[in-house]
Amino acid sequence: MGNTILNNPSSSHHNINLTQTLQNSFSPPDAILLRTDYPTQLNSKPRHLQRQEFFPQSSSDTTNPESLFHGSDLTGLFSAADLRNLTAHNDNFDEIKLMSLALEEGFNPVEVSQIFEEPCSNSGLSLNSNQSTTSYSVCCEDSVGYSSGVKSAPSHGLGAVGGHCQENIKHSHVEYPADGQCPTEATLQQFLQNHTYNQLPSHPAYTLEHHQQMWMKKSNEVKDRCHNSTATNRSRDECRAKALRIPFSVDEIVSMSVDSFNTMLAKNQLTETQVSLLRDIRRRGKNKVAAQKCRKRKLNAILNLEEDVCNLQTQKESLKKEHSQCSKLINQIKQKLNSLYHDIFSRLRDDQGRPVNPCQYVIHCSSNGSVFIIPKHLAKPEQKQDNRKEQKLEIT
DNA sequence: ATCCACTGTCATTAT
DNA sequence: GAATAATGACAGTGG
Repeated sequence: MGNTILNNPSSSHHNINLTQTLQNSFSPPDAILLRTDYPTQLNSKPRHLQRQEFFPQSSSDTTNPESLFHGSDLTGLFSAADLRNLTAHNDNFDEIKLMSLALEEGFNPVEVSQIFEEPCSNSGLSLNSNQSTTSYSVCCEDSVGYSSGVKSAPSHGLGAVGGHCQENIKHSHVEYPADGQCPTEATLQQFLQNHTYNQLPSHPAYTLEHHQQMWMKKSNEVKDRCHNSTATNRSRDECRAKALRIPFSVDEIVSMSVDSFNTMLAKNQLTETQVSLLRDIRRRGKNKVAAQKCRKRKLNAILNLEEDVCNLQTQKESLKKEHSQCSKLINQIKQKLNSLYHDIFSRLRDDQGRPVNPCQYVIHCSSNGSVFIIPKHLAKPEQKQDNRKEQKLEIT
């Protein structure tokens, strides 16, 4: 890799003061991004990630490159050659420290770090507090890093999801966070892989402040993209999986059977962090599907109920119509009966041949089919006794 | 600027 | 009692 400053004595820039060079090329936001962990929740709910500041407070730490990256196992990011080169130039770390101190005067690290404490920085790891010894260089989901004592990435296929680090080695110039790439990863890779610090804009107007502004602008853009919950939730988990070099796609993680999943966990010698992330991804994926099913069911239930309401309303209208028709029919029958009644009484005559008064008599139909004309005052008690079997015909 | 539908996520409950 | 599914509630997003 092109450690042009440290390794290439033939470089025309090898005499450039490292501090100055880095000051020009490696902006404070870049530096602060090397913090090893950030809150992971989208909604900024408290998580159990331990924070670690990148820049050690103790000056003694600065002489030790490993302690410089205290808490972060960056071996997954550094090539062996990088590490050798870095450790071979311990002296330069003093300069780096001085640089960092100098840079801290020019900007507000807290302000910059807050960018990554916002949802974009959500790594999606829901870690238990007892995992607090694990530190992460997971920044804005996509940046990489290994935890506690992981000196090398698992060799058995890990990196199937990630594996883009090597590609970025090709970058030989300072880049701001690019599309689809979270800023921390980009800047970390700049720091780790791009050592052409001297190839910076030499334009006088290119100041550190300008660099910072550009970076902030870009990082905010990336943050916005990362923040898009609906469009990028899937890719968010993919980013996380990438970051931890999990060799399975999100779809695979979610869709595989319980047995397959457990077998996969057992066989792949995954770190606690990876297992945790895998379980989280699977849980989220399953729950997402469950939520979709649930909503579909609820929607169907609502539609069915609406259909029921519609059907019942139709049935009600039908019954009302039927009731109306029956009422009309009853009225017609009553009218017919009434006219029949009057007709009968108009034809009836008593013993003296006089017409029978319908107000004093009623037509009584007994259960055996006999029809009598009886006085009203006699008919009523009898009818009360036997009103089920016999019908009284009375003029209304 | 506001509303609303949609979606993912978490916490809780049900199975 | 653990594992999983179902569901309510919430927040973010886009139309």
